[in-house]
Amino acid sequence: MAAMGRTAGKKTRVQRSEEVRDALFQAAAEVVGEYGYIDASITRITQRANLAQGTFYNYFASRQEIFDELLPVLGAKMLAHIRQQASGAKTFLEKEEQSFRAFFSFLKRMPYFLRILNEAEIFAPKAHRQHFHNITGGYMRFLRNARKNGEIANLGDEALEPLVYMLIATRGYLALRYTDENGVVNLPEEAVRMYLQLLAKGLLSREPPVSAGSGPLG
Amino acid sequence: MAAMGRTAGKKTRVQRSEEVRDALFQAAAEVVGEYGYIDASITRITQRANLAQGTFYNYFASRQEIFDELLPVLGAKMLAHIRQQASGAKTFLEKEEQSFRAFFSFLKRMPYFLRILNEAEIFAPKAHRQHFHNITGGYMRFLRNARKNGEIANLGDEALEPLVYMLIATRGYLALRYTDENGVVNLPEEAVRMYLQLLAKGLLSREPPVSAGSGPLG
DNA sequence: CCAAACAATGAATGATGATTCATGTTTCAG
DNA sequence: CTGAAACATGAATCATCATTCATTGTTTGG
Repeated sequence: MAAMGRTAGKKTRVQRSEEVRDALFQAAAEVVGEYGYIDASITRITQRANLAQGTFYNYFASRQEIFDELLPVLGAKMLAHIRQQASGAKTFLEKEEQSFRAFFSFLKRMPYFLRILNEAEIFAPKAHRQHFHNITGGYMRFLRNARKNGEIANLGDEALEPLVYMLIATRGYLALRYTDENGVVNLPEEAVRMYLQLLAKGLLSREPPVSAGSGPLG
Repeated sequence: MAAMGRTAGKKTRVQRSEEVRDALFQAAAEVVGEYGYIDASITRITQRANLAQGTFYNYFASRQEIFDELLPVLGAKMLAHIRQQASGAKTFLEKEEQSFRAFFSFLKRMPYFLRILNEAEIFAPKAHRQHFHNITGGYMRFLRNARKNGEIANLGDEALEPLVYMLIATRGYLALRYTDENGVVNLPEEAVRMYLQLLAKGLLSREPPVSAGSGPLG
């Protein structure tokens, strides 16, 4: 093992630092997902990360600080996942369906996300507002686009906004209702159909579409 | 003021007891509505009720106990209000609209209810599950009835369930979004219209209705 | 190889707030 | 009227963590 400096087995200090920080972040996400923010104590988080209590404060100024970081980081992953999954769809309804399904497939991957998201409204309100703003913004663009293309009824923005709220509320709530005690989502196909039917009959215009744009949240 | 025994000015012990208990309950509701369960300390609650800390424990075994009582009691009031308001409606859509509006008019009366309801999912989960069960149960009956009368599309129960979740989610979420920082709801008429349009186009059948039943939650 | 600099550790600190309790007061049955 | 039971009170207790800190170990640039 000749002169390896720092290229091989050993890790540089900053690499290790990043790893430790990530470990703390991941541990926090899991612990919050399992026990909720209230019972996500520093003790639990550091134990799960195999670190001492004090180490936490080498990476985060306070417990609240890591709480505030959870949703932004994981929310961005969620958006990326949804965009990716829905990228192939052409029509409004296809995009909507694929985004809808992607939300639930994301929850399968990250079972702890739903609780983090829901409780953030109370325990990380600023982060929650920001996340919500991102989501609704993307959705509004998507709907305006579909409207422009004549794919959906020609509603004013004042009507689009509550609609967006309804659709987002629906996702979150269905996820909650169809998640079992172990945190596993299992959305029945009937629920997807019902959702799409409501949209199709309630929103779709009969005019021929003009062109395709991006998906919701896209 | 001759021989009044206990009929006039003075109050009997049990009367006083009830009053004190009610004062604590009311104070707790207000404090939770204003500050949330987390910051609803015994100190705050008893101060608002003009009582000493210790008095609290003459009426409730623990802080959690009063938390667990909040939603059942207020939830029952909400249901009563909604039923009362929607009692005059005849058709499915009328009932739905009046119940929908009644939910929001209830929030105007009891601004603290929304926060109690929402946070209960975290801080009084059992009570929240029970409340939710009441609500969905009533709603399901309402929809089955409308289906039986041919007022809405002939959907199976497996489709009705997610639909109920969607409608309930919608109410809660819209309330949240259209409540200002002072806790005052202000639902734009556009939102009501959008909600009803989605139902009307998405659900209503074109068959003639057969007869009328009870409203949602009724 | 060496001395800063940096990081890990877990015991000690400190604040908070629910709950208990000893004491004084009020009610009421007999 | 009277003593026991019920109630009110708020100071004291107690448990629970987040956060700090003194110590020890590790990395790094020279």
